Amino acid sequence: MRIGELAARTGVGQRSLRYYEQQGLLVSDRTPGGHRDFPERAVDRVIRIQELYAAGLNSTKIAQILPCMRDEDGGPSVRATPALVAELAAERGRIDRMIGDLVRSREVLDEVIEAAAGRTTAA
Amino acid sequence: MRIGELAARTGVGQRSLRYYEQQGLLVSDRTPGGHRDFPERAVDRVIRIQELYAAGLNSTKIAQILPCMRDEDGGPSVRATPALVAELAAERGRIDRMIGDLVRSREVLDEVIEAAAGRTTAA
DNA sequence: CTTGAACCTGACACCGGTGTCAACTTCTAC
DNA sequence: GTAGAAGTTGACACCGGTGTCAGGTTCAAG
Repeated sequence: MRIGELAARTGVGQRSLRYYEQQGLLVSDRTPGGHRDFPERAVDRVIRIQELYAAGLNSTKIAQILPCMRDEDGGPSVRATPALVAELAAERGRIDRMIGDLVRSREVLDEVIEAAAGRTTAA
Repeated sequence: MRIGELAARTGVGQRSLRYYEQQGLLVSDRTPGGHRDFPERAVDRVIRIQELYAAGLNSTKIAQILPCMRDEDGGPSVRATPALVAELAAERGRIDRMIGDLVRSREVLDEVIEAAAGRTTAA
């Protein structure tokens, strides 16, 4: 599919998609004229990329991880090296801590919302 | 306490603490000579600020929220306006989605780690 | 006093994903 | 073949919290 469709279907800007490709996160064929032609599976992949970005990983690390994931095809095409595994374990810890932060922050918000709720109308 | 101590006790850089103050997130007395003198409770407050930052809120929103929280003193000093509550509810939704992303990303990492674990040593 | 540590303000830069403008090319459908 | 939509590359800028350097002042201890 063309970049416009991919952008529409994933909700990600074309600029970002080109950037992903440039970073090696995404691969595309090209038409004779040079237009990108993405495979169907790119849709899922873009969503994964976004999730990993949201989890605070940078494009370098994502590029290392992606080939080690099992595609919808089957098993992973590349095996993670021990060094990479160590880094991923560290990332995992970071993600855990981040989830903790988020949960606490959500509680804070709830508290503020709740405190306002009971009294906004009343005196 | 002085900024150096606050930095040491919270693990946050002095630069950031000054920035927080500048953004109205933190208040300090000043010595006759102009040095900052933070109250004891600043420690907890800085930690809260960091959590909210980690949750993706910017300093403007944090500045709005902080006075609506109950301090360790007692009740909140300011009540959230309905408009602010609406914004906070939106933030809350964003946080929920982010937690979802994080959990999925963590699963991805686990999957990669696991896939590598069983075979790193073996053929 | 004097001296060294600690603090002050201000400024510059970074990161890194994303928006956007520009100038040009390709595709599609008539 | 031709017009208009859609795509291409390249460059510039932003955000916003944080690191850091510079030049000067204050604090605390001797």
